[in-house]
Amino acid sequence: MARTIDAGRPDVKRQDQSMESPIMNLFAEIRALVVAQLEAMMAEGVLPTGLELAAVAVEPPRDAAHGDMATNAAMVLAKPSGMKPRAIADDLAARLMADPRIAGADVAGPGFLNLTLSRDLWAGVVNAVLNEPAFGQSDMGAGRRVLVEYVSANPTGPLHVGHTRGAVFGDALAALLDYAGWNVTKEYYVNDGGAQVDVLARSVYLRYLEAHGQAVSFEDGTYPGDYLIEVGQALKNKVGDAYVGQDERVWLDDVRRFGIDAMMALIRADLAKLNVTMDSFFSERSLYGTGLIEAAIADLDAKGLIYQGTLEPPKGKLPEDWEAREQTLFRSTAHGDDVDRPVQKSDGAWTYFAPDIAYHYDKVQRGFDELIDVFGADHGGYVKRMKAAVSALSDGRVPLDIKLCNLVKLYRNGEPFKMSKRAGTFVTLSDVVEQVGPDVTRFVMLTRKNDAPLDFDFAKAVEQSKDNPVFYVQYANARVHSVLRKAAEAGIDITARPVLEDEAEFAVARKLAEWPRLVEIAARNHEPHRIAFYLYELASEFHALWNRGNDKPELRFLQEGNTLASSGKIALPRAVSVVISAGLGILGVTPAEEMR
RNA sequence: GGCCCCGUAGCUCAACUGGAUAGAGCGCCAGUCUUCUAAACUGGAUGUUGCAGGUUCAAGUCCUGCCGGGGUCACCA
Repeated sequence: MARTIDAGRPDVKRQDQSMESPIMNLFAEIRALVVAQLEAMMAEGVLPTGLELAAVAVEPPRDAAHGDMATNAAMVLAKPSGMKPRAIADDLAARLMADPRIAGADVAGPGFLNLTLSRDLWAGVVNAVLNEPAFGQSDMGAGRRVLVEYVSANPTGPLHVGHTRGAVFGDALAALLDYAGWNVTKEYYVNDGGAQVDVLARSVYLRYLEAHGQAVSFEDGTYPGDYLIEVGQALKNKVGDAYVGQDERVWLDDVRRFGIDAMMALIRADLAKLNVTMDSFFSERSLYGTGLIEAAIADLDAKGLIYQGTLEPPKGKLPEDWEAREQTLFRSTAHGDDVDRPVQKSDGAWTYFAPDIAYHYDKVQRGFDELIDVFGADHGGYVKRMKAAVSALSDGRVPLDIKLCNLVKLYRNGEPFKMSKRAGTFVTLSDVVEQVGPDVTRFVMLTRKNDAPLDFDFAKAVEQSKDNPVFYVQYANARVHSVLRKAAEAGIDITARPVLEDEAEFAVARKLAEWPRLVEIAARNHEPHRIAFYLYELASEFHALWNRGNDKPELRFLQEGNTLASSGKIALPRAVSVVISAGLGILGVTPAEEMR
């Protein structure tokens, strides 16, 4: 995947601004300064040599009154150095003060070192946002190859709301990792090999008979959904009456293929509505008869992890029809699972777990450095066994992170949204996207942590007020563009170096400076929701600044009759727009330039 | 019964590989529009972070045990 995040960055020439290098990640740079000073202290014998500095952090303080940044250096080094935190902090503070970027360094609390930065730096941050296309991006991923598998819904019908959350989450996570320097592949695993696609085939066959005028009923768990009517009709158009009255053995393979193709076309169309794109689709069926499952199991066998055995009955309530069976088992307990898992049934057929192992074996074989699976929360029980499988197959080299997306509860004006499963009708991805649009759907789905349940209210999602985070963020961006349009009319140079004076302006600039750091935190934790929360906070700072123009006209971005002052003021809102656009780009949301 | 997730203000939720006095929004009260869009902003009250221990200089965060909610649990995928 290419770096397709369009930050909406205006095409401007690089400002000629002395020899200073652009401020790409202020927190990383100040941390580097702190570390350098600590190393100097070690070299001079003030601190013992060989101290581990990994735990030294430079963070935004919880309370802005504490300064611009805080470091825990003195506290984490106190014990290993055998020194008092304040002694370290005092010495470190004096050294940091020698750097022109540091305007203040105060020891506080148990040994925190609060740093106040030179005011000039903030304009440099704004400048970097505007002129450095890579601002916010990170090389944290170092080009490592990561496979993000998501959606992976059974090809038996349209995607529903639950899938929608997984689709949005996976897509945003993939974009986030891409932005943070990983080499990302997005993949959909097509479960076209199990019994449920046979059920699909029989359901399609019923609709086919129906298209031939026969009365049919959907029993034995066949799918009654309307979406198969046209598939049955299409099958009729293709094969005429060739399968009418024929035994299943005659038509099953062909109808199954036909049904799966139709369902995957449906699913791809659903994903397209959400602007979700996959790099590849991996067929479960392609694992059968090709030796891939056998190869994966053989790999485990070679590691002594496959054996014939009988599982204990589950603890607690004993299923009534439980009976001991000897099966082929994977010794997943050797890699952290609670019990060993069957890979072959007693009749020798593969269990569903075997192709899953083979699929992940294939992922490892393809050379990915990291794997991420996005599942629904109802798959929580498979986490340990899949991790065990990947650990075994890769000899612990390839980490697998499994992100579980919790339920989506639908509401309309606070009232739960009923759906009837019995009638085969359920709220689909299409239903949601057609009502609120892809941008709103995506943003709302990302305003919760993946493992927390999500309430989705159709009415609130499209409400145009500050109560709606989607709108709130979009509106901030629209306000900036309103200013830019007016600036263009007034012939104002919008490429001048930023001039910051007011506290509210510095507050916005500080928030902008956090962006690269936030990207890394979100990427490291595989938590794209952090982007959404950050954008809300940035928009909030921006709206606050905007409204300060009410009380203090000199803070308005456009200064009546003073194009020079306007030029200096306008850089900050432009930078806000750049970061909002970049952030929304990661979430897959189009930044609106005006609200209607 | 086993395993996994969750439990934070009246409500919905944040909280950075463990950091300072746990933060937002909603709701409630009081203010701000001859304006670059008031679709916004400003100020005010709210906590035994489910309970009890433990580790640590420092715990909402890590460990143990309980309580409550959800998910899941032997040839189904």
